[in-house]
Amino acid sequence: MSTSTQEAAEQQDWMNGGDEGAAAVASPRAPSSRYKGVVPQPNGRWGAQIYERHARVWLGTFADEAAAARAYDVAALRFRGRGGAVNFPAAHAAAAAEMAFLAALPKSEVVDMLRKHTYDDELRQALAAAAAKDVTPSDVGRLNRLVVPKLQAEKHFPPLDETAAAPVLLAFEDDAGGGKVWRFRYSYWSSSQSYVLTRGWSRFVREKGLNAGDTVAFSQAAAAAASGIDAGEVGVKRRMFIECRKRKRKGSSHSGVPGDGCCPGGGARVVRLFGANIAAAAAIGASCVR
DNA sequence: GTTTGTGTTGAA
DNA sequence: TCAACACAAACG
Repeated sequence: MSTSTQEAAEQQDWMNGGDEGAAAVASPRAPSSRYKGVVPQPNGRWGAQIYERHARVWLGTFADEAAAARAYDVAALRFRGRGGAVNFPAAHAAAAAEMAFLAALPKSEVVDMLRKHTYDDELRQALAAAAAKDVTPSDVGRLNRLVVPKLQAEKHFPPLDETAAAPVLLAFEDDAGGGKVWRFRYSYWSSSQSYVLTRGWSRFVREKGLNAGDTVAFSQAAAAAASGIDAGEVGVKRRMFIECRKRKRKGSSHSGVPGDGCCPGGGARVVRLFGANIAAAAAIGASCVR
């Protein structure tokens, strides 16, 4: 996950203020943490804990105070959902994908990962890119289609049954867009022997201000029971993500993209989508099960 | 010997 | 629900 600038700033803040605090009036006392759910340990490390039903749930110890605070945040998200107070709100505000990842895991599993310090890795892996493409001018042009590189499509996308008549629709939830759902048609064009996303694609391009040279990355989270996003259609639910990174541009700082506030300063703007694939036809669903 | 994290208490 | 504190269990 990318570290938000705010979080970075806060880390910097506590680092500076931590032990060089002007007077520091020789307070030999272990300083209580400024973070929720974080408690000092005798050896200078930091413990994280959260309470549920009158009972404390220990989340492990950490060298960094902020790391402990993040552990608490993760637990809070899993235990209490978005409503719960958190140490770094900005870092989690738009993380619908992370929420889905968490929701698919038992609490005990999440706690275990926090205590073993493996949560970040697990999350990263769950969201790891499975396929990526630098979009071409035609991908963002008037053709209303994105060509998905064949190898990537065959490896990471649901198999397409050419004999099926019904179209395959992929539904995605916009990770940064407040739960907005995008739908694309996914099909194979035998004339060009290409896998393509069609219906809905141009709208996405428009609203995201996607330009040629930007990167679209697809990823897939470990499948889980998933009560989540699913339009009640048949078919195997795969948890997939798509992510766009704006290509860095030299010189002109903005591309004149209207509407959705591209990143200031030209850094990578990340748009991550979460979604469950939805096969509109039972036939497709069956082939997915294979 | 060191670190973890539980027992426990009192405040919010 | 929460953090402070003490200290025994767990660890290496």
